[in-house]
Amino acid sequence: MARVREFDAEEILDRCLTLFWRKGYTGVSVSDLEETTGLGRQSLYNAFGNKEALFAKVLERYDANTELWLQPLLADDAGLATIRDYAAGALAAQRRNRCSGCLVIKVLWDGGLPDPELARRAQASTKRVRAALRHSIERAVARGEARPGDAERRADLCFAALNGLAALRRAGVSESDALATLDALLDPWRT
Amino acid sequence: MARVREFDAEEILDRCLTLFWRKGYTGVSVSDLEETTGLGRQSLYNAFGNKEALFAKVLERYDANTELWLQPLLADDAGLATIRDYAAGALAAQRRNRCSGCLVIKVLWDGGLPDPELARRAQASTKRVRAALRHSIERAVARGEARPGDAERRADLCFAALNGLAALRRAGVSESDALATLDALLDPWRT
DNA sequence: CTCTATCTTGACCGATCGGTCCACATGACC
DNA sequence: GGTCATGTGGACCGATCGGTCAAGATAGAG
Repeated sequence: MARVREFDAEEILDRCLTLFWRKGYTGVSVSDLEETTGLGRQSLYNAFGNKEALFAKVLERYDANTELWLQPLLADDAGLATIRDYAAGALAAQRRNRCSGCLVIKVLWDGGLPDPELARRAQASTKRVRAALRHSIERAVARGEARPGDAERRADLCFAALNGLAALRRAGVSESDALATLDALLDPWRT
Repeated sequence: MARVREFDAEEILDRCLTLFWRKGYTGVSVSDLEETTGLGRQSLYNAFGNKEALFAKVLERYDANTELWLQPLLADDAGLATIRDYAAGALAAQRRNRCSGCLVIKVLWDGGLPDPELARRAQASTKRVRAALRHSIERAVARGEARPGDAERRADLCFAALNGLAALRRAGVSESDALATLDALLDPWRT
């Protein structure tokens, strides 16, 4: 019936994702979003509602991406090496996007989320990561790659360390040193 | 010569410290500072200069506090238990102040610091913590409490895990579970 | 006491925030 | 080709940002 939209919503969301990842929810202004997307303000509001709704879409997309990254950890042949690969991939992606740490943890930390439902979804997202780490550890133990031990505690420790690697990076530690630091966690578990 | 100041600068800085710790540098407005200190705007500007200079003073104070917290880690009888106590104290302080994680890491993550010199000082602050952790680990090894191993890597891993504990807390994990997670790191090092 | 340097209060500044309104461009449908 | 719902661009909104200015209040020096 009417004029057709001139941009690809998926690509726009990707650009916004990178920006939110880098600067957090409150750290990104609508003007910033206009600039990185090349869209006018009204186009953004027509397509996504408002800043909060746009961020909700972005969070959905981030979750979907995470789900993909998590796949190897959920496979039957997952193990400690899979966890290391996951960490290496995450560090590399953060370098590429010039951001550090997990978007979800960052917005949880900032606490600037307007909708408590978004915060709830963010918490659920971290639970999935921890569960995937746990699965990999359990598989490693079952296969005899790792010593027996409390898999849930180890998974949470992995999660903490992974997020801490981002803190190390911000503190000035190189990417390869950060990865070696994670090895210091995983190696003692090996049989 | 003239009218005397009606407030205690140290106490004001403490209040500001708590607020910045909870919400970060950019997350705190000058109006927020007026509210929590009970001071007028001009009084704040007379006493501290501007928001950035005030934050620099706050950061100094935070560093001094950290130095105190670090003392046990730098003692000769320091060891893995000292690290655990340090973590327990940090988690408790964060609960008391209703904030999570390290102020320095948070402002480094936000990246909103106007002065690069402040960012440099923040990085230096993290280095002191990592050095103190390293000293405790080295003492633990020397005393035979812990197995030999690369102390610097272990210290950085400790640092990462400690910061990760804050991420766990935000993800909904209880304080005691977070502490138990740290035990999962330290226990395997014990002889 | 007066003088005067400082503290305090509240109004005010331009810039930016997220969000809205409106005029105009566009293109699928009849 | 005319119609009209939708997309686009730019001006504009009140609120808030960090910061400043100009008075009034206050107390030590003389």
